[in-house]
Amino acid sequence: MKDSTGPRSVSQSGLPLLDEPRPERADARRNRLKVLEAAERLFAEQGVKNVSLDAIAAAAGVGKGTVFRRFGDRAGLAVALLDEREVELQAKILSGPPPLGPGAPAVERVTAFLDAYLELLDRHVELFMDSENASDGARYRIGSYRLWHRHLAILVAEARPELDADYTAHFILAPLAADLHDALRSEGFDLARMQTGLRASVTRLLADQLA
Amino acid sequence: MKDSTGPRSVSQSGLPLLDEPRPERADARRNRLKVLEAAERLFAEQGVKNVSLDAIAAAAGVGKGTVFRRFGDRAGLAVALLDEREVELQAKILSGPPPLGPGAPAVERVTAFLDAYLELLDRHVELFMDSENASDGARYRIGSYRLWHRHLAILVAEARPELDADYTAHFILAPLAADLHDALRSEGFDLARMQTGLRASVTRLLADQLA
DNA sequence: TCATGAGACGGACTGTAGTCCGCTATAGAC
DNA sequence: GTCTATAGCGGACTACAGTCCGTCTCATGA
Repeated sequence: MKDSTGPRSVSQSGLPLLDEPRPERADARRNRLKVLEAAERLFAEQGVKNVSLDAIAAAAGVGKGTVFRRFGDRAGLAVALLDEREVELQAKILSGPPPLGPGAPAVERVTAFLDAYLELLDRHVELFMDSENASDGARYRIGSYRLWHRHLAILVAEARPELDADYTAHFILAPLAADLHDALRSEGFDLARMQTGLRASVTRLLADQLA
Repeated sequence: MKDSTGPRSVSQSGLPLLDEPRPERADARRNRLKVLEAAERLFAEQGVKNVSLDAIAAAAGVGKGTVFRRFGDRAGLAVALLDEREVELQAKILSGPPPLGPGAPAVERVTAFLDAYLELLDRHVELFMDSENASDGARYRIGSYRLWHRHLAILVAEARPELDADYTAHFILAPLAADLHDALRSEGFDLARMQTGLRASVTRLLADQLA
């Protein structure tokens, strides 16, 4: 496991917040890594929703309070575990090759993002569910959501300036909710069908030409 | 309060399931109404999320077990309280005047539904959040969600047969998640802006002519 | 090396959702 | 009216998330 999540943890955006007031203390770092490792292991062994934070604390050999101070709540821990993968996608968007990265037409960048995100989501649904559902509205407060939102809002404004870009970005993110993905899977939808359906809808929404 | 939710409760669709095996027992009915009344009162007085089921059971003068057997879980209780209002909307859709009811072009029926739903949602966000968030995927299992989905799927198939109607109906319902509505409100969006934004997007998605 | 205080530690504690099961009330048969 | 099978009742119980605060550790500077 990479040591991705910095001190005081909240840098979920992958953008390093400069001037962190104080470097992370050695014991804090040690414990953070122990917890992350224990969580990853237990989640893999028993399934995310079957593992309590008590169990993780015990397996990590730290107190419960430590887990909570570090990660805030269940969602925070899930976010920390997802961080590494999300940061990768964020990097590709910000400076990777088109169509995900800059250079391609807006509509193509949007659909490339949606494809990639759905794939990520599909691989880690359980973790995403934890990260989005823990407390009310958790999903929309997470740093990465804000980042995806900003990215989409810019592209929407470019492709269809007559739309309310800010709202429309939320609109496009809505079908990426982990809950929905999970429900659709258990209704028999597979990843490819969701990708196709989403691409078709969003293309109609943003493209110049109608199908 | 109307005595809307029948015995064994699960008829959230408003469509009376015929041949209920046995009529509701008198004590059961008495308690069901007591719980519903207590819940409505406490929710109004203290806000939905500040009221525990313990408190409701106590206020209703019944045991906790009674509340749970009747309603299953927190979501079930919320659904029961919403049922009455949702049934109204369902009736208007099934047999009311156009554009909500039959007779109007598909696209207009869809946007009329979205407008009406958003208004309902806006009036009862807290209750909707409870009903959608309690257990994983609760939202998608509720009878009314299935009804809205079926309704939209039919209209989508009519307006844009080349789309995957089943998926697209889920896509259109996604931005109606109570969580999102709440998050947008606390970000400063008002109901009108959401209605306008949603109408614009869905119209583009389904209409023949581009804007 | 040691003193010191900021900050981390950990586990007991609280509050809530949801389960379980021995007991009770009810409805229907006679 | 009485009997009885059945559905419903209720509260003690479990498990988990999240809080609190007295104690201990580390980093720093003298």
